Amino acid sequence: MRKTIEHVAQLAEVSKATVSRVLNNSPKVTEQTREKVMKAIKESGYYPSAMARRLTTNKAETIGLIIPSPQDKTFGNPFYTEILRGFTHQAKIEGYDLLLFINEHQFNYSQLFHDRRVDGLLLVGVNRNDKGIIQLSKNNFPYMLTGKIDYKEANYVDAENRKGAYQAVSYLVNLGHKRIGYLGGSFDFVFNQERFEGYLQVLKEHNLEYGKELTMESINTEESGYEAMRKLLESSSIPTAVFVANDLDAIGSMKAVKEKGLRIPEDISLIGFDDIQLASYTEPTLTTVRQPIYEMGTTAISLLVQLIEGKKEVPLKVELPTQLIIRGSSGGKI
Amino acid sequence: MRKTIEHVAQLAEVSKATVSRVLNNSPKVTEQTREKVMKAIKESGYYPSAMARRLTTNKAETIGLIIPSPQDKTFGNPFYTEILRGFTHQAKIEGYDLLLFINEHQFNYSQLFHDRRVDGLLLVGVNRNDKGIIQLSKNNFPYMLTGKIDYKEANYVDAENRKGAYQAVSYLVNLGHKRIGYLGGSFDFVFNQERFEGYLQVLKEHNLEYGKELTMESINTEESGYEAMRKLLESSSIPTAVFVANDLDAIGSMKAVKEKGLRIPEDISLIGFDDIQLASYTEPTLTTVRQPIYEMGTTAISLLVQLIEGKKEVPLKVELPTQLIIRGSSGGKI
DNA sequence: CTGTTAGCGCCTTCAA
DNA sequence: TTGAAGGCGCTAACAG
Repeated sequence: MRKTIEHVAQLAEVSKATVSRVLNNSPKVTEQTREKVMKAIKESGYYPSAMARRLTTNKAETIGLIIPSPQDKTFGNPFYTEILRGFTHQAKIEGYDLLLFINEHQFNYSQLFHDRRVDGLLLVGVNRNDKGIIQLSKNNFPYMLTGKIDYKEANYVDAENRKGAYQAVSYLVNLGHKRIGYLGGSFDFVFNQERFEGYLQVLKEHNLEYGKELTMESINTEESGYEAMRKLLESSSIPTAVFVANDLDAIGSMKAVKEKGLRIPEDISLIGFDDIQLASYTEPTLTTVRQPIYEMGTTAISLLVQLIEGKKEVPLKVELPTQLIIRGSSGGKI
Repeated sequence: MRKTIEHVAQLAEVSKATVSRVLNNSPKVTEQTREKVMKAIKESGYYPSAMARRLTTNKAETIGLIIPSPQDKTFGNPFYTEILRGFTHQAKIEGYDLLLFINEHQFNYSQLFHDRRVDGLLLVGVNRNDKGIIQLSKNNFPYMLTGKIDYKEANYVDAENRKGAYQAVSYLVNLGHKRIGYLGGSFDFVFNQERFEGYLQVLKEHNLEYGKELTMESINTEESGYEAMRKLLESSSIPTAVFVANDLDAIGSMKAVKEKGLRIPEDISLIGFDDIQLASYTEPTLTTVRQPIYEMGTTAISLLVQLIEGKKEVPLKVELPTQLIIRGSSGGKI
């Protein structure tokens, strides 16, 4: 038979209420009785039942994690594994479980709240025009996105994408580059658009050339980065530097550049975005804009918990600073 | 205020017990009262409280999913995203939630059972000499592994790795190949060893040469496959076919072969293992041994649930058949 | 076939 | 500071 709070109470010769107080670190317990109870807990091998606690407190102590269907390549991306580490780490600290859901087609987020299985939702890789989020907001369900979407009232944690891109491209300009290309992901995600806008802003401020010939789309995989860069290099006058808006594409790009017989950074400078682990191991190492991915994960959880516990008000929008990491793939234009 | 079963009972003019019976599809309810109750449920917008149900039935309706720390590259592997799809799909069908845990260093699996947060554990990518599993078995906690380990009493779902490798290499032999190389992952995982053994068995049965010069280790990434194949091709007499024990390494290998100026399959035949999506998109397409990854996922959940509900006895060992998928990377030795 | 009753194990007033 | 009692929302006997 399973031990209950009753057994501990008897063993310690106190009431159930007192045991409960000890369990929940209530201040109004004598140090003496606390020790007595703790001893009884140890001896009996008692663990409080999560379900009973959850029923009485009307809290699920649980966050639903919604990830995009892995059919999209997205989930294999190092970004997701890293932010996941942040999620699990912080969730444990905050005392919340993480429930895993795959965001299949036509998935109705709200239903998860109805039977109180989750206190809040953490949504990863949501499409920018997802309508489900609006319902969450309207119903006042606590939720948090990792990444901005079009809906203005949405809660999210993101990186300062525009600023990061601006900084990276400014750095290239300061190195003397005049013809700077852009290679990045689909505008289906806001962060891609913002990075592009940051890039564009620098070029405009410096009256540098921009346009279709300098721009190429890819999908955040080494393969696609390779292909996109190949196309970019077919141009009659190729750029002397390219800002690649994510590291996987950048790493794929490197291969294409080398294959073409061009040197990095002597002939072409390359800057990525993300600072995934791999970026330190390429040849040459990749200059990139670091997003604090792990911190975005912990921050998202921590803010969501505050939302759940009523300590913050919606809308909750947070952008974490990026940092330019200068490595070997970028250099001056002679 | 939140609706309870009481409200529905009053609305439908029946007792709580009857509502409960309808909710749980009990056969002993008149079709008439069932409809009456269903109507009341609809009207009231009632959803039963998961926590209350779980407390009464003493079931968490929850499976703990333990994944290796993503610091290992493993989690970025398509294998994991695919098996995850199987997990979530089947868990939903069986009515279980999936709780996500990262297998950090020194993680004590058993503790998750103590407070009854999970009914069982699903462990992915467990090291072959993990001692924690023995504790689970000894304590009679329901659990399931994806992949065999050294502990003989362990429950697991795996693919027929040895047989799959045997079949692949036999096929190469039948094509006329006499010098067949092996490239694969660390024996830290049993499946790698089994695949190697399947390979070796064929060579021995046909009195073909084998040994260090024909064997190379890698770590299941394109990068490492590329590097490993480069080394293999430095040999004075290179193989005419190589069995690469996983697709990512195989795809990396292809690049190395092409770079060396050799043709696939004219100069070297290549066979992979896994049949990840990418295998259909390489140039040439990759002949490979398909593991039923998705089915391994659904099977693991379904067996675990049967273990939880006492419908199966331990030890529970299941190996799912593989299938040789012949594509463009393999051909006859002239 | 339906209703009544008694918990599941915990937390939380309210008294003492 | 501690204890007694009630209730969270549901299911599971047991009657009827």
